[in-house]
Order: sequence, then C-alpha cells, then structure tokens
Amino acid sequence: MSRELSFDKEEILNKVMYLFWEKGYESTSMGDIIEVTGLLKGSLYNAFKSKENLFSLCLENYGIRSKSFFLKDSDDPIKYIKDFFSRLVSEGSKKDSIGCLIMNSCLEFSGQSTSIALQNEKLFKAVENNMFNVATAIKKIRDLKIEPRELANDLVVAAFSIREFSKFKNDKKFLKQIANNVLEHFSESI
Amino acid sequence: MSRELSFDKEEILNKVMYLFWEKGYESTSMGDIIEVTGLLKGSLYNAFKSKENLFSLCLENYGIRSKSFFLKDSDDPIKYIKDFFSRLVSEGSKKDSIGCLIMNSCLEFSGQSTSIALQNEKLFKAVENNMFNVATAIKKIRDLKIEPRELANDLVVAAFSIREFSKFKNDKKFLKQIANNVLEHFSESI
DNA sequence: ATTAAATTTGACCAATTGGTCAAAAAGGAG
DNA sequence: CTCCTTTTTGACCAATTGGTCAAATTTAAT
Repeated sequence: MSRELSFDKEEILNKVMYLFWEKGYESTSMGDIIEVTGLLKGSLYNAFKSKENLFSLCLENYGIRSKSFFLKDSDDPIKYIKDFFSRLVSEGSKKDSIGCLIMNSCLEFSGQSTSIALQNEKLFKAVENNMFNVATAIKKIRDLKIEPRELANDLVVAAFSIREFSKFKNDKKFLKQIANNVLEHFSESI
Repeated sequence: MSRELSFDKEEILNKVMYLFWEKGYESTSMGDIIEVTGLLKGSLYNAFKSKENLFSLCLENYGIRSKSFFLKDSDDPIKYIKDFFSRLVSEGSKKDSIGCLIMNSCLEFSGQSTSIALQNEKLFKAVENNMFNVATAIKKIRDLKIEPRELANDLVVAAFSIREFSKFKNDKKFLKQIANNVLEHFSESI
C-alpha cells in the first residue's frame, strides 16, 4: 500500500557509484550526489539512509558487477586471463582512468576498522579467490614453475597495479609490461 | 631585523608531513595540524600561507628525504636494491603501514591538473630516474635478459606495489613475493 | 629607549559539510 | 471517496571547513 519511490534505486546507485569511483568517498559530497542524481536531499536520505550507507551499497553493487566477470567453469582460463589483462591495459591507457573502486576504497579506508573497511576486505578476498580459481585451472593445463597460490598473488598484484598506476600514468607500454610479466608464467605476451 | 619565528619551520613541517602521509591531503584538517603542531592558526598561516602550500612543502621535504636514499656512485647496486626491498618488505609487514607519500599523493590528486599534481609528477619521475640508474648499474655487472628501462619499470612497480598493498595487507609472504619476482632478474631471493 | 617590522593571539567569517524534520503531496487498499 | 502509509519537498541545523584580520606582543637595529 501507500506511495512508492518515484525513481529506480539501482539506476540512482549506479550514478552515485561512478561518482564515488571517480572521486573517492570523502571527496564526494552529498551536494555532488544531489546534482548527479537530480534527487532532493530528503528523498535521498529517505531511500538510502546516509552517505556511508550509500557508499556501502555502491561497493556491494560494484562487487556484484565484478563477480559477473569472474572465471566460469566453462571458460578457458588462459583465454580468460589474457582477455582480462588486455582489457585492463587498454582501459588503463585511456585518459581519465579512475582505477578500481575496490582498491581505491581499500586504500582510502586503510588503517580504519569501520564497517566499510570490513566490506573492503571481503571484496578484496573475493578477487583473490577468483584469481586462485584461475591459477588452479591454469595449473591443470600448463606446467607451472610456481604454485597456484603464488600465481594468484602475482595476478592480483599485477591487476591492481595496472589499475592504480593507470590513474596517473597513461603509458600503454608501461602498463602492458606489468601484464606481460605475469602472463609469462604460462603464456606468450599480449 | 624585527621579530623572528618562535618555532623551527622544518620541525613543524616534519610533524605535518606525517599527518598528511597518514591521512592524505583532504582528510587532514587545519584543526588536526593545529593540534599536532601546537601552533595557533594565525602563526601557521603567517608562516606557511595555506594548507595547500603546507602540503607542497611537505611533499618537497619528502622528496629530498627520499633522494638521500637514492643510489650513489660508490654503492653496490645489487646490494643497494636488495637492502631497499628488504626494508620495504619489513616496514610493510608492520601494522599501520602508511604507504609512500608520493604514491599516496599521486593517487589522491590523479585526474587533477593542479600544481600539486604537477609536483607529484616530478617526484614520481625522480623515483623512476633513480631506478633507471640502478638498472643501468646492474646491467654493467650482470647479464640481464631485459633492458635497463624495463628493469627500472619493474622495480618502480614492485616498490610502489609493496608500499600501497602494505597499507591494508600485512602479509609478509605476500609482500616478499612481489620483491622476489623483480629481484629474480639478477639475484637470489631475499 | 625608541622605532620599525615581524609574529602571535584568538575572535571572527563565509562557505560547506552531513543530516533532520514538519508539512505537503501522492497513491494503493478498503 | 476515504483512510493510511509513504515519499517528496525545501527550509533548517549544528558542526566543521579553510581562511582572515586587527590588536597586542615581541624583538632586532638604531
């Protein structure tokens, strides 16, 4: 019964997510959010409770969105990872790269033990798990000199490095080298 | 003639630098700075002009401090770089690692073209230059499979990765692996 | 001791921060 | 049509932001 929201929550969250992604949590003001969503303060607070909760929901959505890109059982893990890094490098070479929301947030909230910091930890671990699955799947079809656990770490570090460095360095050769170093463990260059 | 400052500028800048280093530019308020320095607002503004100028001076000091750790002609480059990474790993494994002020600032001001962003660029390039010198010196005493330019990039990426990841991941094995991957190019593990 | 230039002090400022709330409007259920 | 719940609206709030300024104080040089 009663009145229903006049807007689509997910659509709004998506707009807000890009804001937080670009500018970070602290540097994004409710004023920015009002501007980009076109909603009024009261509606925003009625629907989303607080700035922090808004951020938390954006993180959650980003995590879900990311998971849809995780390795699937049916995938060829080597093709998967090469495509993955190809995309990181070419996205990162563009101007105005904004990095990865998870890593951005891990860095911004590092040293804190707020609920957001906890959420970051979970999201980061999900990425690590995905990479471990990739590494395990690769191990089955290639002779690796290192253990899956270590390959997974290398993949995680390379991926996040590409995304964070690309925020202030749009040098394709530089980014590509990061990717190729880790791909060398089991494949030719991209 | 006339009155002189009642405090040592460098000493104050040092305290402020740690604040910015820990919390970043935006999240550090003049209130925090007043608290940690024990100075009053007016004195601070009289001596340092503005928050931004204060940050700029801290960055400059950090850069100078860093340069004193750069490779010297008399140094053994391989010992130098192994010690360097050993230190990064053991510092990074401690709780409350706060990363590298230059990288922190590059990330916080990415996408902007303020004078701080320009300063960041110069500081980052100085680090790259140092690493290039290291790589060149190593090339002279070891057979490298890669060019000095590329080794320098690998060193830069590894160093910054260790420092940034250590902000939210105090896993010594994880950090050590980042170091050893790049050291493998010319040396045994640390 | 006087002067002149600088520093220190702390009250003050406008702008912005995240957030609240009462009243008005809307819409589904009976 | 009426009731009841919810959303919308926008004025309002206290706290904080970076920053200013005139007056008081200090000090070096004459």
